[in-house]
Formats: sequence, C-alpha cells, structure tokens
Amino acid sequence: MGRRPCCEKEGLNRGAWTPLEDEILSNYILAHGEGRWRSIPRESGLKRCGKSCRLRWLNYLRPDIKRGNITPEEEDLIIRLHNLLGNRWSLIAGRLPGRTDNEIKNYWNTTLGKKVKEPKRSGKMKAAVKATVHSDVVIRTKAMRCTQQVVLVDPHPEAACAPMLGSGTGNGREEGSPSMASKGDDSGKLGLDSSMSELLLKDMSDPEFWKIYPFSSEFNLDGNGHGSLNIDDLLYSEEMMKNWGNHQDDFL
DNA sequence: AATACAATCAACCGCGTAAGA
DNA sequence: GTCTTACGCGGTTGATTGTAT
Repeated sequence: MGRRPCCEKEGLNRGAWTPLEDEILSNYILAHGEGRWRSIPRESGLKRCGKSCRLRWLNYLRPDIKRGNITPEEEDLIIRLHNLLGNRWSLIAGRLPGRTDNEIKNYWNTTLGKKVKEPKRSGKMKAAVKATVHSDVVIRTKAMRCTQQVVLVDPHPEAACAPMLGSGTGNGREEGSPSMASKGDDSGKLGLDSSMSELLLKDMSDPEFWKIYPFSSEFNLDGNGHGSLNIDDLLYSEEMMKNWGNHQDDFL
C-alpha cells in the first residue's frame, strides 16, 4: 500500500514539453490565472499531470522569468543567502527576481557548490549555541507555507531592504515566500514567521552577531550571548526589528 | 570522426503541510 | 478531531549538449 500517485500515469505525456503544449498551457493560465493545477489538464486538454503543468509554468513559461546567465552580483547574493538559509531554494529564489528555485538549485549543484565550501563552525562556537539557546524551536529542513503566526512590522523607510526583505520588484513569488508573507493591504509591511528562528540560531553562533545586536541587557545575557532566552522573544524583539534593517548586510 | 566523460538543466518523485470536507 | 485532497518544496534522475581524448 504505497502512496497514491498524484495523478493517473496512463495516457499522460512525459518528458520534454513540446511548443504546442507550452502554448496551450500559457494560453490557459493567461486566460484563467494560476492555481487549481489539478484541473488544468482536464480543462485545457493537456495530457500532463497538474504537477507537471505547475512546474513547467513556474520554471519556464512565466512571463517574468529572467533568461540568461547568472550575473556575478546574483552569484554573490546566492552564496550569501545560501550561507544564511541553506538549501531553501524557493526562499533564495524569492530574493532573486526572475530566477526560479530550480534554476538556482541547479546552478548551486553544478557550479557554486564546487566553488563554495560550507564554512565549518568551531566546536567552541557550536557549544556556545548549545549553551545559549533554550527553546522549543524545531529545526526544519523544508520551508513551510506560512498562513498563520505571522507578525507584520513596518520596514525602516531609510533602510535599503532589498534583497533580503523584498525589493518590491514585482516578482510574483515574493508574496508567496514562506518567511516574508505580505497580506491584504499591508503591502508596505513585512511579515516574519517563525522559520526565521532557525536562521537566527545559525547567526547566533557568530560572535559578531552579539556585537550588532546588543540584547545582553534586555535578555539577561552576557556579552557573548551566554545565558538563557526564549528565541521567539529575541526574534520578535524591538531590538531585532530596529537593528535588522540597518545591519542585514552584515549577515548576507 | 568516433567515443568517452563531464556538465547542464528540465522534469520527475515523494514528502510535509494547509485547507476543506 | 480525523481524513482527504491539493499544493509547494527539496532531492534526484535522465536526456541533452559540450569537451577532451
């Protein structure tokens, strides 16, 4: 009794998409909009599973897809975001307008992964993190959709919020980004969800973090962040919100 | 020119999660 | 509260293209 397949395989086309299939899918989505992927094959007449349609649209057919080589600036950003976020390609892609998670993942696996070696944490640093943080945060390996537990904060108008906080480039994926959700009329605001906690955990292992974010007095910590705190208190603290815009570059 | 190997990238797969019944 | 369905994600595969021998 294995997992039920996402769709019936019989009679469906597989492999590379033909120009005709691309045209049918594009026309359908332009007419009816994205979403309801499962019903697209049935209603458009495509012999593809909905999942395949979604992937084709997101990775290839979307009008805002940026073609061409990754620029050095983009490469640098990918490296820094990967350092901060790990293999969360959709989050990284959300900061690179016109680039897809699949493209970035491929680029990393084929090019950057060889160039960049994961910086090793010293045992001392790991121990510091262990001794410092006492929380119920569960480290996830996958990004989550975020529809609840969202905190909206006003961005600092003077801070250059791009790319980490969204540059407002019109990239459709930004508003679906799990960690930076915007809702309704709050277009000028930013959402932070609890997935930021794990990023924070990583950053907290860096002594520089504690120089930039002087939480020591607020949370009863010593200068190296030693003590006991609830990570959510830290994540959503005024100090974090205040400093984030001003110092984000230090962590990218 | 032919073959082998490497690199690239589109597509597939299975899992975790949210939403609705 | 439980079950089902659909979506979105990261990991992996395999076809294609490029390069070396």
